[in-house]
Amino acid sequence: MAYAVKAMPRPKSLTHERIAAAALAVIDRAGLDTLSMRTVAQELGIGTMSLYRYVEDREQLEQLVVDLVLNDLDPARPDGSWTERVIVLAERVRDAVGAHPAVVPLFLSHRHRNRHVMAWGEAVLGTLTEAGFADRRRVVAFRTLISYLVGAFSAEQLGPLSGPGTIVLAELPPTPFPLLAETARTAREIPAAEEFRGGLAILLAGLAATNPP
Amino acid sequence: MAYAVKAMPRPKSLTHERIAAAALAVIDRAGLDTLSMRTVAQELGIGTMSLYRYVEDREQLEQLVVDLVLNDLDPARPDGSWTERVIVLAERVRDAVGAHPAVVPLFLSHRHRNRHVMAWGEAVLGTLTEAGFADRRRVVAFRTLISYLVGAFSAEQLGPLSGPGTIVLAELPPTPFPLLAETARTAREIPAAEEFRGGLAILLAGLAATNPP
DNA sequence: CCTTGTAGGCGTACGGCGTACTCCTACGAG
DNA sequence: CTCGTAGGAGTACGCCGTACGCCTACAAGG
Repeated sequence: MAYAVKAMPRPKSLTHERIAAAALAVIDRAGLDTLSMRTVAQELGIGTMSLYRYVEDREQLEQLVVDLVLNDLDPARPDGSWTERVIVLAERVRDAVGAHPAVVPLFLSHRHRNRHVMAWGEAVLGTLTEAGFADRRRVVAFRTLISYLVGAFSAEQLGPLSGPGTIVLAELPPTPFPLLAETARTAREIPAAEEFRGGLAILLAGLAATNPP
Repeated sequence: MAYAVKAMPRPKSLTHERIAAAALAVIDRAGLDTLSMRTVAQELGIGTMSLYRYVEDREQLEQLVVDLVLNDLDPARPDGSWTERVIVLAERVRDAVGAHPAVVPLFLSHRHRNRHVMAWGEAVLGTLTEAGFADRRRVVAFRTLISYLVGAFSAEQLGPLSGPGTIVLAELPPTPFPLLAETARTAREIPAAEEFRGGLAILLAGLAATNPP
């Protein structure tokens, strides 16, 4: 204890949280592709290599950003029917991630080994269990939900119907793909949140339909 | 015509297809993160900058790879009930992409403006239309399917239950997340193809349940 | 108060990347 | 045979992540 103090000639001047906040500031200001060890160090007013006193590598820096964003994930247990609870849980993730859209790619690759996400997953599995899902059927139900969420997030980020790709598809001529063209046009009128809820409703209807009594 | 020939002092020695094949060879041999203009040029036996005679930039090179992989997407119209047809169409994409798992990230970001994917989407939309889906409900149904597919592909690629992340999760202790631990263990026994079909079945059950008569 | 060991901070440098620019040259057309 | 064109290649620039080594501010022990 006294030894630990003795072995600290100069106290640390930065915390992981402060570093993550700086990285998030860079991302929110100039986009994910401007994130680099150099830009974050500059944001903190320190030399590039000084960052490595606090962070193993870029990988860990990204993890810190994801952790920070997911701090806003509401951990309270929702109530209502099991389907209502799954909906609430799903929308909480969407809300947390949606607050910083540019970090979606980081979220997708770093979401594992984040304790908030794990607690969230445990809550989802608990809800499914109470609904009567078990064993393989529960695994498939859970993983299907995750797949939908992951796909919905990346679609909102860089999908063909929202984001830069939308413009291309929404203006394509009726031939040779009339349904695709019409779909792209109609899709522009649907708010992302509504579409997300719609897909979730379909999925939950499917889960309910395949749920044994 | 004669002018076009006149204006070609040296004939092109490479085709887009040959370039894409070289890039795919690099990816399949050493992984996606070894793909670079330099490695592809080396694979072709030409100088790095010579590649730019055939390709606008790295972006287009990646597009060519995706195009090549998706050439194996079966274009035939499937038959059976509408749910059976959607299943066949979904598994065709999975088969085409699954033949080169390392290109999944490229597929996710370059799938738009690929004509095979567009034709595939038109076929899916046609099937949904015949099943009675129209307007906004058809858009949501379509997009939900896409989201599930995209999510399933990336999950299979770098998900927590398959790939390197699996090991971490599958060996986590029962506390404090017992359901998560059990799910990870069970998930390892389920073949990816079976899980994919299971999720698809859930989704289609949901679509059928929400489909108006 | 002064010495001393430790750890924070930083500058340099290396090997990678994508690609702009410029030069050389092989070749088909006349 | 000449000539214009376009293919091919080398060099170089500004990025990136990060290994390495130096300098120095500081808290503890005397």
